[in-house]
Amino acid sequence: MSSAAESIDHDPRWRDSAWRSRLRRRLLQWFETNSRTLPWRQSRDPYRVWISEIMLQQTQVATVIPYFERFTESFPTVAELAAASEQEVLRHWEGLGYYRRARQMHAAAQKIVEEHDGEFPEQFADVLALPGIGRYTAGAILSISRDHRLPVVEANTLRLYSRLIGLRSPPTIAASQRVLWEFAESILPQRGSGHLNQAAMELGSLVCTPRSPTCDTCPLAAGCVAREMGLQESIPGKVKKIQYEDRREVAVVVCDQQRFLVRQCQPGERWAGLWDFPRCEVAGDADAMLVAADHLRDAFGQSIQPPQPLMRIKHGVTKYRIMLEVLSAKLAGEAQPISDPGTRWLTRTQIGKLPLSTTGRKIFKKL
DNA sequence: AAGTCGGGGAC
DNA sequence: GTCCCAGACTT
Repeated sequence: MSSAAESIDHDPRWRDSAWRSRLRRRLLQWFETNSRTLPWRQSRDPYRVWISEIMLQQTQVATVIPYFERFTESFPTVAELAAASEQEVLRHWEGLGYYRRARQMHAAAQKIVEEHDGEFPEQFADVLALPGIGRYTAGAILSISRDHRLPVVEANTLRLYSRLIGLRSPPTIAASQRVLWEFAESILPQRGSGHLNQAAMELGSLVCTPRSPTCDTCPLAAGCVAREMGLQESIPGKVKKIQYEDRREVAVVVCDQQRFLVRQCQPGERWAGLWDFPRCEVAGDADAMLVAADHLRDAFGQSIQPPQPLMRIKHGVTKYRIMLEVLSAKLAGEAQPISDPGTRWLTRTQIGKLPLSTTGRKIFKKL
């Protein structure tokens, strides 16, 4: 078809419809006996499929399961999600990461109530127009819940399909993407696309794994180009290695009587919408205690007594490897009025109910 | 096309 | 330790 597709380094045998029919039949047959029982497969309610797809973005199945159960229990319908507060939604998302997903899903629920009468939209363009939903997620939701004939390319199918067609070009470049989406669409049946999409993802997840794929047990091994060429370990090409950056931060638990100073992370900041203890970066080998005291005076106008070490937490946020020094300190004198919006003096009970960053929650548990 | 956004599972 | 995960969105 397109000359761009021709210039990409892959085997064109998949353009033969008999080849694709064979693949389809073997894949579906394998799925019959190998599909996992997952909570979001209990029903085809588009709302529940939607929640599962958002939670599963860049997040493993085992991690999502308990979150999905709690979330759907608390917010059984679009209307109930839309009516909830963002804080309530974030509280259910706490620990899952990529919190923008939760904020956007909440906003999308309100949009569905306003513009679609509370019914999850049926048109691809309308679904794609919801915040937090891109081409993959829109295709997944509509194919699974409404049996629309829409392809999906995500981590599992990208790997599976790249190997099947022997795609040696980097999968990230535009021409590779075009071939992958075209292939994904070409193997869909007239009916049951959602089933086939899930089967492909399941095979990619359980058999066609990133390292040491178990080709011996793969129903598609016979027609797999990568397998034929012995390239199953090197296709798809490696993603660019992340350059981690070491970083020191300090957090302070400031106590005044029975209350603690906490702050809601603002839009544009890391963990926007979540609450955390006052925290800042510690440059170079500076003294964390001095940095902490300065930060509290400059940012919040509070004077503290000499801080004591409480705990150390090592954690990562995207490219940063953070060594967090957690200190505790009593207030020196009276609590001062706080100009910084989003910062409050709250009791232990009040803090416990807030959506906290994961490190914030770990600190809270030590109080 | 590259950077940002989290946290944990698996090896 | 490293790699990876049912991506979307911004720059």
